Amino acid sequence: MAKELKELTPREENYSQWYNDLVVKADLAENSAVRGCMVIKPYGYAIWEKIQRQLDDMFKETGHVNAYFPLLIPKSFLSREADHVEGFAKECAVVTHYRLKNSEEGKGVVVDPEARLEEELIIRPTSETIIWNTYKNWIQSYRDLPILCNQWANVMRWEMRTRLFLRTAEFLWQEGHTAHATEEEALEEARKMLDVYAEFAEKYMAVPVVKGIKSANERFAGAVETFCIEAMMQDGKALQAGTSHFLGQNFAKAFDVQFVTKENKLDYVWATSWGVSTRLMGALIMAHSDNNGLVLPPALAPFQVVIVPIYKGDDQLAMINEKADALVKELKALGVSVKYDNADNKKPGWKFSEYELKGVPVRVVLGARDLENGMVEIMRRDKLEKTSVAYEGVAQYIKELLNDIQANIFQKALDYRASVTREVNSYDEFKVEIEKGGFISAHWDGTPETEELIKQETKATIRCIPLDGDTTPGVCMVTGRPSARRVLFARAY
RNA sequence: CGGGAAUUAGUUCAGUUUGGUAGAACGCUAGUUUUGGGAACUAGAGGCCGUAGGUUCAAGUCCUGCAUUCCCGACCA
Repeated sequence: MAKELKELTPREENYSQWYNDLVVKADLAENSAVRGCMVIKPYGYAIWEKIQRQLDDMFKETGHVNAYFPLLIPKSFLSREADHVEGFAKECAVVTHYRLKNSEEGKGVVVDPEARLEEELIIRPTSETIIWNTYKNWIQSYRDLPILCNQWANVMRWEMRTRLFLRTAEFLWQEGHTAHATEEEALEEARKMLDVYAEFAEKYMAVPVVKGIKSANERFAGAVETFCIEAMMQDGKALQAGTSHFLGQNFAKAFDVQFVTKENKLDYVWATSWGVSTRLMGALIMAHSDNNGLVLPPALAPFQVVIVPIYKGDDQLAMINEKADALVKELKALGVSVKYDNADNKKPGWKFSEYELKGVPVRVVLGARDLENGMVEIMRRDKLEKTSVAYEGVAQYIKELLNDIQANIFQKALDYRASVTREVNSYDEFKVEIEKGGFISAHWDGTPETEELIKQETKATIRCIPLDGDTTPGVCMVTGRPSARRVLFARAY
C-alpha cells in the first residue's frame, strides 16, 4: 500500500488523490452511505480523542466549562440575526416531519403527510441561535456574567462538495460561547481563545500558524470581528485551522438578552464564539505526511512507540517477550505510550510498513541478534533513520527522542512555510506568484470590491490581516490607492 | 445547480467495439513451509453485472428512463 502512495508526492498536482488515499490507507476515515458524511475509524478517532483531551484541558485552564445544547433548532431562530441567516441558510438540513408509515403500495415506508411539523426544525450548522435563546433565561444581572461555556458536538452543513476531514457534511467540533458584561472583556476573550488555538496548533499539532483578523468578506456570518489561525499545507494551499469571533451585541439584540449593570442600567450582553473541528485532522495529515504515509507529532499520536519483535521459534519469542514487557513497563513509567505488537500472523516487514503508514513516531525492533549484543534498533518516523542503541537506558533515550521528533516536525513545517512565503509589490507579479502557491504578503486598499476582484481573477483570498507583522503603509497592488499595511493572500481549502 | 465520467466478487478493475457458459488481481478460509522491509505453494469460498422498462431465440453487452457515486466549477470551517 505504501508503495502505491509513492507514485504521488505531497506537493504534486494530484494532491487531492494523494490525500484521499492517505486518509483511507492509514485507516483514519472513509465515506459513509450518507452523502458527504464520513465514518471516522478507530485509529482516526483515537487521534481526535487526543486533540479533544488536550484542548479540553486548555479550555478548563482558562476557566471554561462544558455544556450541551439541542441538535435541532426551530427554523425561526435562524432568521433573528440577518447576517447569520444569510450565511447559513443555503446549507441547512431541515426536519419537516416526525413520523413514517408503511407505504400504501406495501413497499417500504413513506413520510406520513399527517405528521408535518408546525414549525420546521433545522439541524444545527452552528449553535449561536439556540444558545443565545437559552442564555436569555440565564442572564438578568451583571452578577450572572461572564458565562464561559463550551460544547463538544456534531454539526451539519449541507456542503455542495465534500472531502474527508476538510469539509464533510457532518463534522465534530467544539464551539465555545461566552457572554460578557463589557465590550473590552468580550474582545479580550476572543483574543485569548485565539491564543489558545495557536498554542495548541504549534505546540501539540506541530503546525505553525499565522494569527490574524479576517477581512469583511471572509468574516463569520453575524460577527463584528473574526480572528483566525491560518496554516500552510505542503501543496502550497492555505487552511483555516480555527476561528474566534467577537460577536459584539448582535446575538444579544437578536434574542433580546439584556442585563442590569452595576450602575443599574439596562444593556445588551457582549458575546464571543470560537471553534475548531475535525478539520484539524486534515491539517495534521496535510502538513506533515510524506510518501510513506502519516507523520504524527508525538504529542497527538495514539501510541508514540511500537515495538516489533523478530524471532525464530517459540524459545526466541519467549525471551524477546520478556525484554519487551520490561521495556513497555519502563516506557509507561516515563509517560510514553507504547504498543507491543507480537502478533505472529503478520510478518515484520508488513508491520514496518503498516506503522509507518499510520505515522507512529518511533519504532523499536527487538531481534534475537540485537539482544545477544545488548542492542535494540530504533527508527524515527520523521526522518526514517535507523540507529542501534544499547538496551540499557533505551527508555530514557526514546523519551528524549520523542521531544526531538516533536520539535523537528514543527521546525520542518516552519521552514517549509518560510520557503513559500514572500512579499509581492505589483499585481502582475502577484498573478505569476500565486500560481506557485504559498503565502503572499501584499498591499490592499481595504475594500471588499478589490478583494472580490482579486478572488475572481486569481482564486486567491485574503487569508488574514496578520496580528504581528509588517505594518508599513504602502499602495494597493491593484488600485494604487493607499494601503495601511500588508495582508496575507493565498489560495485556500 | 452547470460540465465530464462511472456503477460487474469484500476491494481495485477487465469483459460492452462484433449480444452466445461470469473473469483477473488483491483480500478472505484451510493446510504446509516461512519471519531483519508489505512471504511462497496447494486447495477452497465468494456475483440478481445499480435500478425499472424495452429490443431479441438469447442482454453484463444494444435502446430509454431513474437512482447513486466520483472528478472539475459555483458555496463553505
